[in-house]
Amino acid sequence: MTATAPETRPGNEPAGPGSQPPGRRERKKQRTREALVDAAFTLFAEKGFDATTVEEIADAVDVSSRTFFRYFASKEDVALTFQEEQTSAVMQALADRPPDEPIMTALRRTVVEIARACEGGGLGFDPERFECLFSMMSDSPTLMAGSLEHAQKKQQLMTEIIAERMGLDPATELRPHVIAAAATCGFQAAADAARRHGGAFGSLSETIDQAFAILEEGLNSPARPPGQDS
Amino acid sequence: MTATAPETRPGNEPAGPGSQPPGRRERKKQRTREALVDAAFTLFAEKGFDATTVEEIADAVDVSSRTFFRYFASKEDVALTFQEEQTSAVMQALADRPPDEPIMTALRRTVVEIARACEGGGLGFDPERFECLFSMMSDSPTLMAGSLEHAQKKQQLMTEIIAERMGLDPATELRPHVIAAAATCGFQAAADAARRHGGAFGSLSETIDQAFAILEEGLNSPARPPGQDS
DNA sequence: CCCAAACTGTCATGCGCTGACAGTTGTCGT
DNA sequence: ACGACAACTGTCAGCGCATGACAGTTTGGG
Repeated sequence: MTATAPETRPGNEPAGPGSQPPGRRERKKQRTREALVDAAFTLFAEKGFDATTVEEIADAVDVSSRTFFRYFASKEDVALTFQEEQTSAVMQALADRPPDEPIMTALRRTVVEIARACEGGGLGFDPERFECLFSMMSDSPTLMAGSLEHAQKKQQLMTEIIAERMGLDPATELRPHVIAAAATCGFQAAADAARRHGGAFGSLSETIDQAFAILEEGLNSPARPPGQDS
Repeated sequence: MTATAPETRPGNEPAGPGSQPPGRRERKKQRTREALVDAAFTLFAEKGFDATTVEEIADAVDVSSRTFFRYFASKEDVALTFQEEQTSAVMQALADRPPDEPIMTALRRTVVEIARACEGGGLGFDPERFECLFSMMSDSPTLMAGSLEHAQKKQQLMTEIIAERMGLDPATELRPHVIAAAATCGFQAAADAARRHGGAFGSLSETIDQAFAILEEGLNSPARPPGQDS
C-alpha cells in the first residue's frame, strides 16, 4: 500500500540528497503532505478511522480530495505512513547490527529498540501518534487488514536481508523465510496480547522482548505450567 | 470479515441440527449461496478477483447485487469462504488430537493434515478452488489483506484453544499467544516461500512441515550454512 | 386459506478511488 | 523580465463497493 505509485505522486522522490530541498515547490509539497498526515491523525483520534472521510481530511488542509489521492494511494495509506517509518527504521537498525551476532538476537534487539523509541518518543517518533494508530487498529478491520498486508510486504524484504546476512539463498533455503516470519510474529503476538489484555505483560516493548525470548528458547520447552519441571 | 452479520443474513443460522434442512426455503437459500460461490470462483478464475464485479457474480446467478450482499458481507467474503472452511477444519482437527501430545507436534500434524487435504481433495475440499484462491492472493492486495485479517482473527481463537490445552491463562501468560502466532507464521512463511519460489520446497504441505520443523528445533540452532560449524 | 415472517428487487445514497481536462504556480533559460 | 515548460491543483464525471428503506413476492404454519 504505502508508496505505491500508479500515478505520479508529488510528495516523495528526489528532494535533494540531504539537507535543503532546493526548490520552493518541494517545500510546499512537503508541507502539504505533512499537513495532511497531521489533519488525518487529528480527525482519526477524534472520530475514529472509519468515520473520518477523505473529504474531511482534505477540507481541513483546504485542498480538494482529488489532491489527497495525489499524495496518498488510499485513506489507509495516511495512517500507515507511521508504520512505514517504523518498519524502515527496523530495517535500518538491523543493518547496523554487528554481523557476528546470532540472527535472532539481532532481530530481537532491533525490534525492541524501535518499539521503545515509538513508545518513548526516541528518534523521530511521536508516541501519541503511535498510540493513536495502535488503538485505531482495534476497531477498524479495514485498517487492521491494511496494516497486516503492509507488514507482510515488509516481511518479504526482511527475508532477503536475513538470508544475505546468513549467507543463504532464499530461493532454496526455507530458514530465512521462517525466521522473518517469526520476527513479525513475535511482534504481532505481543501486540495482540497487549490489545486484548491491557498492559498485563508490561509495556509493548517489554512484551515483545518476552515473546522473542519464548521463540528463541524453543516452543516446546516448558510443556507444562511453570513452577516445577520434569 | 467472514460471517460478520450487521444485517440478518439468510444463508446460515439454524438449518436444523444435522441432516435434512426441514424447509424448502432453507434448501433454496443454500442453493443460492452455493451458486454464488460457484459463479464467483468461476469468474475469479477467468478474469481475476479485482476485475470481477459483484454485479457480474449476481447476474450469473440471476439475482440482484443487493441480494449478493445479503449472503456475503463483502466481495472478499465469498472468496474467503474457502479459507473459513480450512481454518474451521484446523480448529476441529486440533481438538481431536490426543491431549498428551506436545502442543507443537499437535499443531504441526493438524495443519499439515488439513493442507494435504486441500491439495489432494481430501475431506470436502476442492483442490481447484484452493489453487485458485492461492494464486489470486498474489495479484490482489485487497484479497491478501482480507485473508491476513481473517487469519489473524482465527489466531485469537486459536490462542484460547491452545491456552486451555496447556492449562494456562491467556490473560497472564504470553506463551499461548506466541505459539498461536508461530502456527499461523509457519503457514504464512511456507505460503510466501511457495508463492515466490515456485515449488522449490516441494508441495505446500511439505513446505509447511519443514517450516514447523525449523520452528520446533529453535531458530538459532544452525547459525551458519550447514556443512561445517564453529 | 390467510397471516406473518422471510426473502428479494428496486431505488436512492454515501464513500473510496480514478481518468480527463483545464487552470494555476513554480522553475529555468535567455 | 519574460516566456516556455513542467509540475501541481481543482473541477467534473464516473465506476464499484456497500448499506438503508420500502414495496412486492414466496413460504411455512395455524
